[in-house]
Amino acid sequence: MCSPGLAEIKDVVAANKETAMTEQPVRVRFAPSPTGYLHVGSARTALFNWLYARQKGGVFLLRIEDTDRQRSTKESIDAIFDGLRWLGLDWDEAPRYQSEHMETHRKAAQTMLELGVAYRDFSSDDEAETRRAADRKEGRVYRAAKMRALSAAESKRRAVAGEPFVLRFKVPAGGGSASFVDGVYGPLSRSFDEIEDFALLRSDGTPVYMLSVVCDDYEMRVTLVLRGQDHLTNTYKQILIYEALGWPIPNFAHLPLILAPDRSKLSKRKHGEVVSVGAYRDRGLLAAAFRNFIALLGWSPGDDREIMTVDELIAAFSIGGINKSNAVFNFDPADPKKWTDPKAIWMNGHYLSNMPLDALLPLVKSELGQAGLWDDRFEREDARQFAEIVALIRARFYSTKDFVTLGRPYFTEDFGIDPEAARKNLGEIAMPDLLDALANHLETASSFDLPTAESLVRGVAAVAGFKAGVVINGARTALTGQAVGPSMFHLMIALGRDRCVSRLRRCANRLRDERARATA
RNA sequence: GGUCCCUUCGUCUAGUGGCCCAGGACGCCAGCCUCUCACGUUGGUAGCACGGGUUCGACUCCCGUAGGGACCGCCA
Repeated sequence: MCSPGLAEIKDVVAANKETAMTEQPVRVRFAPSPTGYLHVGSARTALFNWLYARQKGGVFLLRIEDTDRQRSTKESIDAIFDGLRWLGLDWDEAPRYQSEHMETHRKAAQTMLELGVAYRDFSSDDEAETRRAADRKEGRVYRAAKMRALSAAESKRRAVAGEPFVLRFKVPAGGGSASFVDGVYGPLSRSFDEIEDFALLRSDGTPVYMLSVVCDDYEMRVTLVLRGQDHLTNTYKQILIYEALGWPIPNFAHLPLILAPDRSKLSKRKHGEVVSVGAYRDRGLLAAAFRNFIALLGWSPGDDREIMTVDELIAAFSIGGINKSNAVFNFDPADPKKWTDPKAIWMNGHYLSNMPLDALLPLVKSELGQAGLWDDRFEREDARQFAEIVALIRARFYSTKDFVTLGRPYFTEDFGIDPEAARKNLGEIAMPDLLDALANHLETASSFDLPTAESLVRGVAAVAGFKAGVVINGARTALTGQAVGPSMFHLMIALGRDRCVSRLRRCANRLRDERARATA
């Protein structure tokens, strides 16, 4: 039960150094800490890791950094899983929960203490605070000189006596630097003098993030750490730990950040739902479109392609194609049409209009279901008509929510008439008669197809002495309650003869009623 | 404050010394199409942060300035 001797540890360290990192299969990880939602920046990090793994035939791992117990609720963790699943980012092994490995991390710290690369800092909070302030003022980095100088025996004696301490990494003194080659930023190095003696273990003995990441990445045999640029300066400290323990150092590549229009880091606190992946799902964005959009934030395939399938993204992805500068997420909270980046909205509309209809229908079904507009006939006897309607209206929609808002009249008889549309298109005094006439002709026509519909409408207009547009626009509003929409003749065919006739008559009667009431 | 990183149209970006008086996309504007609104299409608007070098030649290399960002926690 005794801890291994120093010589033994050194042997292990030396042996570890022999293990080359190169020829191994690619293993990358996404390591979010649960915050209650999946941040778009995190989503992008996950996506890039996933793309890399899939392209290299490697493994994409998930690690939940749940050592902050308060925030790590089940809901919080599920939000991450849900977001990833929605985006189609599947992981290859069971997720690793950081909190379950604290004991291992603590042992690594213990090893560093025994190797003499870590020391116990018995400074009180106040002392440390004062010291840190002074250091900063003089441009020095935190280094508890007195504590560093404590003899091993003295240090141990005080620890055994129960004096609280935080275990710190003993950053090498007397020159030298930590360096690595970043996949995105190139060769980077930092003088040891600029690296503070960071904490490894808290005074309650629990491991600090900096230690846990290294231990977990080591144990998960991660070959490339691809993460946000906010971790760039942490990398030096982590490398120090790898080296101290003699662990093989993975490759690193850091992603530029995603900023808000005010150039600050995107945060839910400051910027609201626009940072949360869940909001995109809830607002009717398509996962494929959103994925495509965030792939282009800070990365480009190197050519002019923008609309890319997942397979194309996988094939085209490269660390070299990642940009160095931060990307600005261009949205305007004051403008509902720009609740998120307009390009994302545009791209979603593009996907909506161009994706295979069969792939869209289930999504529309789901939307209609949630809105209480779904009718089982839509996938039975009326399936064909349903598909035609969706195909007809999707061209002018930007989100799947549009199917239940703007699209409502296409799926139910229970829809209102937009007052503005009525004012614009139904004001003509003869309108009730025109609509009735059209209804009558439609009802008795020997056939019902596109040319027939068009000639009937134009015929009614001509006979009554109106321009065709008057009847066309009036009928559109009568049929859908809206002033805008698809080609009126296509609309009639999609709706079907019976519904056209009844809606036209219903509208005509309503107009007469309104006028009667107005004059009474 | 210290250290480090970044800087091409409003935004996302291509560009790795001559192919660039800078290309694509979104947005915006206009024409076309047209029964409305979209879509589509055609065209337009708009950018190499600034100043010095290096070079026959600089968006591309170097140095400075300015601006932005990250980190500097017993948070992750």
